[in-house]
Amino acid sequence: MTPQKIEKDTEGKILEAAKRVFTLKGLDGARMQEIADEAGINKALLHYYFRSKEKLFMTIFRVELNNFFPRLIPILLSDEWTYVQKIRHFVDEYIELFLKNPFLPAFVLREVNRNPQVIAHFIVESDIQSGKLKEVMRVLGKEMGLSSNEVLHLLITTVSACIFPFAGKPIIEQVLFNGNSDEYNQFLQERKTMVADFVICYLKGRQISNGNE
Amino acid sequence: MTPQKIEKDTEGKILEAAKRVFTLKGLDGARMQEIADEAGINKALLHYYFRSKEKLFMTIFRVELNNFFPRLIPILLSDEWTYVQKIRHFVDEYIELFLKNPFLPAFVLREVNRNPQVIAHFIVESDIQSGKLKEVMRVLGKEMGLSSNEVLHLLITTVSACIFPFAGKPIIEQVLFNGNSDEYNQFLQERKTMVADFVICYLKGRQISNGNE
DNA sequence: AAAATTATTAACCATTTGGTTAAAATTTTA
DNA sequence: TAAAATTTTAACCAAATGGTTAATAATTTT
Repeated sequence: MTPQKIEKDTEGKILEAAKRVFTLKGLDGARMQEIADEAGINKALLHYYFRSKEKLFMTIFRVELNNFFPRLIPILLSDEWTYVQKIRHFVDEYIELFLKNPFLPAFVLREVNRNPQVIAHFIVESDIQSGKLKEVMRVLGKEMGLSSNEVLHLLITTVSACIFPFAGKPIIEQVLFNGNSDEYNQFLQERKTMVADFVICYLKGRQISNGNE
Repeated sequence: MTPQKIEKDTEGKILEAAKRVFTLKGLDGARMQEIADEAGINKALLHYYFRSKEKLFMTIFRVELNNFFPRLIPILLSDEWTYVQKIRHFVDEYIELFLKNPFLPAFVLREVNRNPQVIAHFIVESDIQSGKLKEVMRVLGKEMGLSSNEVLHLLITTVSACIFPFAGKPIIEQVLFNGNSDEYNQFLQERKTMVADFVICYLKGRQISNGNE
């Protein structure tokens, strides 16, 4: 019962509005007044709760950066799955994340390039440990019969193949699909299996033909 | 003889300075005063030559967007090369371009997402014809034994694998190499052969094992 | 219910910023 | 070389913007 409309508290409304505006327009493009309007409150409240634009932005950015690095490492380290299953799970989860947060890639790339220093700070405070990554390279390398360095490149290629279709949406939609957003979305849907297939077929191709072209 | 220092004309100095500032900071982050300082001229001259910030920006953006879509289609359509050679050439040229213009990917992605409408306009005025792209899919599909749709995904994956390491430099450098930029540059150098190998091995893997995992 | 604390607002402020103007310097033309 | 044109500059302007303040409203505490 009592299905009353739940009034979000002011801080929550601000965070929600700030996320929308910042992810869409970036720190430089966002206006405090716009965030206030979007939240339906007075502009002074933004400063009352978050002191400054910079501080409010950092609050949002910290959360979004953590979303951008989801818990994918456990998947790659699991000993319950074959590497083929790991790849499928990894790509599945990552693309699903971006389907739910389509602006996340462009936002993170924009802000990380605007202020490259900031990422070092967030990396150490977050649970993104590049220590575990070394372990991932080792384990996967063993399973796939690749060197650590080859796994590194393969990982970047896989991540690239997941992220770029979202970060480059306006280009892809316009250049490849003449602005037809249905076709673009269709393309994204296919992406999960396509990317996983790529990686898996690559590994199969390597096992058989070694180096000769 | 006469190795006198060539004084660029004002318009050239402005364009050069505007390119540096805009590509690094974006339209929203750039300041007209900073561009003037960078060019070593009075701010009013920017308006004398280019009317407004927006107009100056568009002049730069038009050029950079064309750089971003280099003449790669002829490579893919050539009938002088096998598809393996085409892939190597394509990846080589594209990564070489970004090694020479490291900020190009981040800049284009940032601005294209800030104002997605603008790309439609530039696409039609430029020589980026998505008509030729259909032809590319068909030709490559035939050569590689793939459907047009599979070629599309393969193309995006290849382009992604070339672009993302540059667009995501701060992330990759920090997360994967603990901020060591020498290691990051080393990684970029290896990238040309790695990406091409990836695509080529994928195709070999497909030819042999069809579907079964 | 009075006092104290917290939340919210309208009005205001200082600075930044894109853009203008009118005069001066330079170059071109006649 | 004088006039006409183009180029360059310093000073200025209006709007936008992040931020503050002081008063008011709402809530919590005593």
